[in-house]
Formats: sequence, C-alpha cells, structure tokens
Amino acid sequence: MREIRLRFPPSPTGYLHIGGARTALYNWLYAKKHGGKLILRIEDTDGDRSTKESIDGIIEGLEWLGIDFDEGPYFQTDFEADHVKAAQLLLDKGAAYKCFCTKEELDEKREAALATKGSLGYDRTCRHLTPEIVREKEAAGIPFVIRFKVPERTGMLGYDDEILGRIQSDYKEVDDFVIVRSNGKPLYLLCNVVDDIRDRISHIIRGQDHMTNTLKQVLLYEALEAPLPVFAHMPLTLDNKKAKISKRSHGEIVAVQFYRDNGFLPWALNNFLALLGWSAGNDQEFFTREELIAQFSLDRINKSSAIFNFKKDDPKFITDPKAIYINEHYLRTMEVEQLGELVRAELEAEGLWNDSYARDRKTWYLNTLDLIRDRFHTLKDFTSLGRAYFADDFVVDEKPLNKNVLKFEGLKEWLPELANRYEQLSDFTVEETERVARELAEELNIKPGVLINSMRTLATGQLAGPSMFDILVTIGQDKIVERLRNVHKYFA
RNA sequence: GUCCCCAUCGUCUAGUCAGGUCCAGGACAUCGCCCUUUCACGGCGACAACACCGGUUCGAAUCCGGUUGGGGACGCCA
Repeated sequence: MREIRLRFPPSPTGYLHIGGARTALYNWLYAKKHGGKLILRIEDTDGDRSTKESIDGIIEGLEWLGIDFDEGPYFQTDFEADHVKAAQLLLDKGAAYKCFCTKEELDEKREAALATKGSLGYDRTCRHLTPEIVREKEAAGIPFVIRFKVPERTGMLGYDDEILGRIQSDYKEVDDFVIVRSNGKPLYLLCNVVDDIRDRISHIIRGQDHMTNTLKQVLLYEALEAPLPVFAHMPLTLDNKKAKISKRSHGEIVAVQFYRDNGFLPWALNNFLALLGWSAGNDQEFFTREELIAQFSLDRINKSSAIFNFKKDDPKFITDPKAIYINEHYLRTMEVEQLGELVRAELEAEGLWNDSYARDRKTWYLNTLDLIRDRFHTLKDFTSLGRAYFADDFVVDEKPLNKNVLKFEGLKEWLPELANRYEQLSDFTVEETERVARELAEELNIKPGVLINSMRTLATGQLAGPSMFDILVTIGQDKIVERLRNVHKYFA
C-alpha cells in the first residue's frame, strides 16, 4: 500500500489567509488521521512576486495555528533542475513543443476571441511546425516557450475527485498550456507535478479553483509516467458578496495574523475553519484536536462553496459571528491555567503583568480570569474591558457613568460613606460587603441597585460585569475604598 | 463568451449516494420571555430554507431532464 503523503504548497506572495489556512488544516487533518506525512513546500518560482516576508509570515501563521509539518519547508526553486529535466524529457518524447508566438500576438488573439465570443485558448499555431522551421527560428534567436501537447483523443479527459466525483472534459477543451517560460524557467503546472511526483505525494487536497489545472496535470502525470495521486477539491471560501476571498481585495480581515492580533485562540480558529465546508454529520460543532482528527473525512466535505460571513466595519462583530462564538466558547471553557499563560502575554504586552501573578498571587490571578472571562470575546478583552482588575489607570465608560453615577447626585456623599464603612470591615468578604451595602441603602432609603451599579462603574469602568460583590473582593479592599472615594471627580 | 463545478433558513450546516420516519433538524445571528444588583452565561420560545419547471414513482429536499441563479477557470501567476 502506498504511503500517505500530503503537501501544503503556498506561493509566498502575501500573508497566509484563511482560505490557505483552511486548506493547510484539511491536509493536516487528513495526514494525521491516516498516519501520513504532511510536507510544506514553498512554491516560489514567481521570482517577481515572492518575498522573504511572505515566507516568514506563512510559516509563522501555520505555527501559530499549530499546523505542523513532517517535512519541509522545501523551496520549489531549489529543484529547478528537476523541472527543466522533465520539460526536456517531454520535448524529447514529443509530448511538448516549442512555441515561438510572441506575447503580443497571443494578447491580440485573446482579445479577438473575446470580441467574437470564441474560446480563449491557444490556437496551436506552433504545434505542427516542422523540425526545420523550428531549427531556423531557434538559429535566428527567436525566443520560445515550451507548450505541452495535449493528446488528440476523442474520449473524455478526467479524474475521480474524492469530493466532487467524476470530473471530465473533452480533450479539445484543454489548451496546449505553457510549461516553460521563454527565459527557460518552468511554470507552476509542470513544477507542481514534478515536485509532487518527487515528494511521492499520494493525496492532493486543494481548492476548487484548481479543477481545470488538475485536468492538465493529469496529462502531465501520464506523460511523465507517474501514478496519479488522489485528488480532492475543496469548496472555496467566498465573501458575503460571493466573491472568492483574496488577500488583495479583502485586506487583513482574511489574514490569519489578524486573528492572532485580535485575541483569537488558535484552536478556535481551526475549529471554525474546519466547519467552513465540512461537518461531522451530527450536531457537534466543538472539537478537540483529537476529536477532529478522528472524525475528519474527505467524504463529509461539502461540494458547494461556503461564505465567510464578515462585514467590513461592523461595529458589533469584527469578523464572522460564528468564529467569535467559537472563540468565546473556548475562552470560557479552556483550562484556566492555560488561559493564564495566554492572558499573561497580553498583560505583558500592555505593561500590566506582575510577576506575583505567577507566584504568590497565582490563585488570585487565575480566579480573577475565571471570574471575568464569561463576558469576554477575545484575549484582548482582558486588557481592555478587564483593565481595572490589573491596573488603576482604566477608563470609566461614558455610558455607565451617565446611567449609573451622574444620574444620582446623592452618590457624591453615599459612596464615600460606603467607602468609610468598607474601610472599617475586618473581613472584606462577599457576604459582608453585600450586607453593608444593603444596610446603607436601607438607611438612605434608596434601592440597593443604585449603590451596586454605581460601584460597578467606578470599580471596573464598565456597564456590565460579574456579580458586584465578587468584584469587590477580587479587586480588594484598599483599591475599592479608593475608587469609591474618587466619585467626586466625576461630578465636575 | 467558452469550459468546469455548485444549488436546504440571512450565515455555517444535517438530511441527498441506499426516495416514505422531513408540512425539513441543529448552530450562529436577530427578536421575545425567564433568571438577575448590571451585563453575560444558562434555560425557554419566536422568526426563518428544500431556486424554478417538468418527468419517474403510490410517494421526491432526496432520482432524471431542462431553466434560472451563483462560483471557478480560461496567464510566459501560483
């Protein structure tokens, strides 16, 4: 039985986007599930557009997601000799030919074809050039590309797709595609196949945008006398206007890095991406790494494309609401110790980290995270919405300030009085703080909520939060007393 | 334009291959109610889809044909 080997072959012309990440993930899942190997191959044969930054970004993105590789990264340009050799072999056996048509000629023909509603393929002008003419043109120094000679057969050219079923097309529909540029550099269609053959790739899982390439590459495998891998063409990810997701037209919101920078948990993004085009067949939507590997299968991948449902500049959702939902789920259910590590990085970045959180105050630190995480959407919320738990320089939101504080003039006296009473408490507990607050409310003949909600605002800066008395105890007696006494600052 | 692929709630999807248990199930989003010191979580509920037309069949979301719609490809990019 053939070894299971898959590859993820990004071209380093930009950052890793979610479509690419999803492709990598599906390949990774399949490899893991079947005890196969996953290979990272950087397809950098487009010298003009490939960049080092892009390579680094892609590798970083994959690392962040936790998609690891068994081999690579290999660089396609390191194997140019293989590609050239293959091209020569095809030329020698008459499976390819030299084409002397100039770019300008081809552009004209293409435009003419477009105008007369014909098909846009190459008209095979140079396919039947005699050896003499070819020699003459070469001697004259006319540049040429090498084209693959699509066999003239009557049947259908096709392959069996693991997701889509039988895909086929008439041989006549397939272009004599270019495999080597006029500068001697081989092109994607050829390089890709040569590398996949050399790397003994058994399964190719890629986007449906490659379907027509696959038809051509099937011909290449045949001409190169190599066994055909299994093909599986995944549905594409579209935007909410149903256009293919691309780095160019969608910007950072489709970049994996965007999710890292906006406080997403790597596994949450993987989980979301896995569900974009695949389902377990039941109602399960949260998967551990092991569960996903165990349950993943090609035949449960959808045929139709999926919409990545984000809206630019949506005030409520920075990205697809379901992605956020999944992130929230993991945020509040993951091991708090593990969460502590992730939040630590956020606090450190904001200069809010205190080493005691890892030592004598560790219990306090983890309990605090556990207390506040239920209301948060991303890791970023711990240092923004949750800043008051770790620092004194938090901002008091205007909305709760108006609603819960400024609306009640009396708070100018009430809160300092409450602060005095809290200062006297020898055991600053949930029960005691609540008893004292309610007592004071009764004495003043006001609703407890007035005190409670104004305290929340002054103590955390936020409109919403955990149970107030949990907050008091968590933030601590001294700070609470101070924050309550500061109430006068807001009645300017 | 040509070729290829696809078609279930706004979105992700189950159900389609092996037609009846589906006047279509779940999740997100939205709205309402409950819980409550706030908000969230949670619970309960509402809204909401088989693109259309034919055919096959006792019976079709499921099979077949067509139409329409959507996407992709058509590079000396990958």
